[in-house]
Amino acid sequence: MSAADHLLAHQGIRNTAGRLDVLRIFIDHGHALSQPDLERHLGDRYDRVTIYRTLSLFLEKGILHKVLDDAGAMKYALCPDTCHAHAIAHAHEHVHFKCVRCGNTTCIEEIEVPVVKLPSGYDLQERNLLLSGVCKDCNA
Amino acid sequence: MSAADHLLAHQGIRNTAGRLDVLRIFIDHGHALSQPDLERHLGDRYDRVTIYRTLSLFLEKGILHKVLDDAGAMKYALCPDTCHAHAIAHAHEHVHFKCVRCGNTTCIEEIEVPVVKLPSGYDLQERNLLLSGVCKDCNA
DNA sequence: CTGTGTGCAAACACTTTGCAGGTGT
DNA sequence: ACACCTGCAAAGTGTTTGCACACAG
Repeated sequence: MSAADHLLAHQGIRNTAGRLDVLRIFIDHGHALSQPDLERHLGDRYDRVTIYRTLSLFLEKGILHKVLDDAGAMKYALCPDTCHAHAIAHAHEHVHFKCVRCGNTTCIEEIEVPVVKLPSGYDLQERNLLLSGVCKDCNA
Repeated sequence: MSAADHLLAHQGIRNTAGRLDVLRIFIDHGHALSQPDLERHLGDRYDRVTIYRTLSLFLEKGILHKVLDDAGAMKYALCPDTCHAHAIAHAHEHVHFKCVRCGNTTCIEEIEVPVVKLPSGYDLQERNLLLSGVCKDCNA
């Protein structure tokens, strides 16, 4: 039983070919992907709608989290292991880096979102830091 | 000559009714707006496309900056005065706060985006901090 | 007058919903 | 067997492009 199968079983999610394929693509790629990205990788093996539904399910189950992007489509990324423990807030403490050259957005696990102090009256729930520039790979 | 007229003239932008109206809406509202938001405020006085083109122009001229949002449409907000000086990088050092109750996103000028240190190999260009929770107005 | 803005029509891209039939457990 | 997943069709929403006419400077 692969890591992907196990992850699904562990969340009480039915094991189907499409879900495994989507999950594997996220595992193989280290960066955030949109539904159109997945469709490109999967060819026409699955319907567009199925991929959307799979993404929603994974989001709900805490397997993926939303990644902000300044261009068109919503992106998603795998939650690192450290996230699974606190599934409710897990999406929110990542630092993301968007490369202006290759366009990929990756989670930077080496650094944490700095603590900020809001003016009084605000009630803080999530923090999301998006950095951009040129990534390690494109600089090499 | 109003503040809005002046702002346009100062950027060498032709003064048209549509541009003034869009600019005034941004001035009146203190929060980020999407094209559909503007269309709602303007009724059908202007074509959808004109609004899009106006937004692009203002973005290019440094009058507006993009605001990330985790739901569908791209939002834009006025750059505060402190931005105009360094037009190239101006979009990037804002802290934004999205209220989960009213849905509005505002620039928080009281605090700055914390300095972060990236792992080596990365070249940092922009920093974008998006906070969410309940805003001052909704807490009142 | 001339370069630029605007409206209209159309296309494109992303996402959601409803329903009938197929599949995992 | 039953609940749930999938594909298909269609529609909804956000955004872009091309072209002809109108307007600001």
